[in-house]
Amino acid sequence: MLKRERQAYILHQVNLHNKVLSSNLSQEMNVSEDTIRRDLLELTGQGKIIKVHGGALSHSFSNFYTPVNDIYSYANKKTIAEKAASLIRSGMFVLTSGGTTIIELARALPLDLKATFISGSIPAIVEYMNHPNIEVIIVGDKISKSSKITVGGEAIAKIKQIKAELCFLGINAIDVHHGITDNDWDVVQLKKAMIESGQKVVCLSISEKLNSFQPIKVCDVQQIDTLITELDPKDPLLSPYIDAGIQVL
Amino acid sequence: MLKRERQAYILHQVNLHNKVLSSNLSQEMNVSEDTIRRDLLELTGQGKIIKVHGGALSHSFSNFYTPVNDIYSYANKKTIAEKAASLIRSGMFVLTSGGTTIIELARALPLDLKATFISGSIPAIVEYMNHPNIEVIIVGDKISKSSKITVGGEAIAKIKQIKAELCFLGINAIDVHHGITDNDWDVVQLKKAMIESGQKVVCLSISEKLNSFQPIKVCDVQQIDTLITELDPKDPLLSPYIDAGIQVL
DNA sequence: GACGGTTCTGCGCTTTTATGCATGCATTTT
DNA sequence: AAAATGCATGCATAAAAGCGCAGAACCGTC
Repeated sequence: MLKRERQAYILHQVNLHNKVLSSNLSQEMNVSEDTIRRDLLELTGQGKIIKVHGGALSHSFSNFYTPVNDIYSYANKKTIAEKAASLIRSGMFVLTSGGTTIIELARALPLDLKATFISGSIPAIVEYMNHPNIEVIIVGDKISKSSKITVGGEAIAKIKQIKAELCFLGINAIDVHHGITDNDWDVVQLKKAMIESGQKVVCLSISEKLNSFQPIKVCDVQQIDTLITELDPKDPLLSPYIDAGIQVL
Repeated sequence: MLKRERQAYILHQVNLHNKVLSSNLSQEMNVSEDTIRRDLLELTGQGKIIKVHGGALSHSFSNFYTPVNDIYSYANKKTIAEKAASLIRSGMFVLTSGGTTIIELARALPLDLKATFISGSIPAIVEYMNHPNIEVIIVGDKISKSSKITVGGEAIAKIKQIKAELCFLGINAIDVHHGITDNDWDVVQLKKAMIESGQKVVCLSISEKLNSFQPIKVCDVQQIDTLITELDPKDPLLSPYIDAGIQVL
């Protein structure tokens, strides 16, 4: 049995039953538990499953269980959110992706800001709803539980109909050579559509995601207009991006 | 049973019943009470529950700030939710409206239920998302902040494309003569569409809303199939509805 | 086909984790 | 005062994870 074959089978089982046991899989496929563990590790690295002691769980299952809020990166995201919020002018149409940074942005919006926000991210929508002056439009379709965002053809088609003035993208990995990359195929499709629909594309990323990459490509760095991190724009880490023609805040 | 799995189950139980007993859980899952106590300790550390002598409580319940002003009607909604949940079979497509009763329904769904839920209600969607086996489809459009539900032509058009097996409607007022009535124009339009799209229409209502009416009409009582209240179906308050040909649970 | 390099897999080892049990303590009930 | 209940602690054990390594399989090149 080939490695890919095995991993596909594991993924199938996880999605079907929401949980798998290493011991079980090892027996079924007649390989050592070590191999299974390595497979699970790889799949976890790709964000497809959640590995736990003794096996793995589907993403949706362990969703019950929100990861501990990392105070350190929280403060950074707050900084990013404030920089991003300053770009929004009254009356604008703003398209936003999902991700925790975007949620922080939603919380950082000034109370008197009147604008229209379009998104498929449920947590972001919940935040926008709590804002007194913001109009909220949600993009409908099936919801991906792992990313808590609407994905699929309907959602993409809907986004393509829009021409927003600003598009905020929370990103998972960025690198001057590889561009923006991610690990969820559906989410990548959505982000691609969003980039097309935004007159100005702004990427939000904490600095630890700089110069890293993931399996699936979203776009080249040339396609983004602005990059916001928690760092000072003069930070040497950011100079390659400035050289690539990106405005850095 | 994996540790995470157990903890997910505990969380679900806590959210459902607002309290759990260690002894109880230990029996249900066939592990020692020690293990349960350690689980509760961990979950408390994550702020998911509140551990007390002998078990744990849901965070929301013991939270003074959330107005549990009427525990009475809360318990009633719970009863309704459980009756409603029993109607759902595996594999069904279920369309639901908004409203607090519907949210209770979402929380009362058995963990092993596999079904597809379609809704425009953000709070309901958030609940569905936390369920491991449910597929969630959100109807997109502009969000009405007062009702936290998507309203507008897009949403209505989308719902009309669907033919769901079950349609659950949280209602504001019902009366044998006036039918179902409501007070929000947009929401009424949506509910009308939902009734059209449901093969079987089930109304959820606490008894105090029986025999009352509001300015805008949704539909006649003839258009609904089932009415669920917290009362016993034999209650005299319900007999007019039974006489009108409605199944009462 | 022979070859060096890479990837994949299984084995033996140690370390970590998860669980249950025994003990002692504090609080409540009888 | 005695009994019962729940909790914290330490300890024992089994299962799982991590690590390094060696053989096997695979790959492109010559």
